[in-house]
Amino acid sequence: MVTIQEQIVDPTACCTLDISGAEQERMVAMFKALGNPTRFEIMKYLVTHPACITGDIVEFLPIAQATVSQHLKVLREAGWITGVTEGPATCYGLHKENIAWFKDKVGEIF
Amino acid sequence: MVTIQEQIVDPTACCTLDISGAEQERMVAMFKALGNPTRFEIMKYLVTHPACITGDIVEFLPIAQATVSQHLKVLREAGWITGVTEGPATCYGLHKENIAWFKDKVGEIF
DNA sequence: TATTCGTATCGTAAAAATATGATAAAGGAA
DNA sequence: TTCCTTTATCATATTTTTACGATACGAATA
Repeated sequence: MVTIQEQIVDPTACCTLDISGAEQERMVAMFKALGNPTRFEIMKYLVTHPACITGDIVEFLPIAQATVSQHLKVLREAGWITGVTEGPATCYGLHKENIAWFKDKVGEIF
Repeated sequence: MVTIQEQIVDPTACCTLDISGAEQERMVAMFKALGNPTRFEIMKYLVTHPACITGDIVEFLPIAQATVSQHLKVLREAGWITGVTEGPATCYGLHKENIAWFKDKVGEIF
């Protein structure tokens, strides 16, 4: 019996991209956020500097504080990083669960 | 002996993001290209419709032909797809080698 | 309370992305 | 050759992104 759920899949295809709806939107948003050189650098910085504050990243990058803050917001909203208020500062770190989800999904659909 | 190549790596870190230079640029470009809902849909379409032409994708998507052509150009320049002239048309397909590279790299660095 | 520190947000300007209709160019058919 | 088909590119408008200085706000300090 053929149901609406079935799909004809090319056995020679190099990937399935079997994702849709909210998961696809989440995926696209994560792709978009990391598709920027500065934000990729911020992610790399967080690997070697876990639990750092905004000022550390501002020192590291050659751009204005306001711009760094904006990039951090984009990364946080896409789920790549976490930001926790610690007194007057904000402590940033990699969002392990979401990163693991992304890695797993890429492994699944590509 | 400590050399310039050595890096202090946090063993609890969830990823290494150990990539740089041209490979990092290539990675960011691929992220950027797929960080768009329409282009992601085009990629999904190509999975189920290997070796299709521009007109097929134009029929499938609710956007103008010129816009589809631009999106195809972005995907091609980022390395996600191939485009081969076949008579008056252009035959598009997934770029298997580059997709495999992307998948492998994501598995390595995340 | 007044001040300083750290950072997010506001207002704005410039650059890039997205979208469209019109056009051009190239291949095949009449 | 002339016409039709197909698609890329052009010119352009709109939206979004990126960047900055200025400002506001909360937390800690004097």
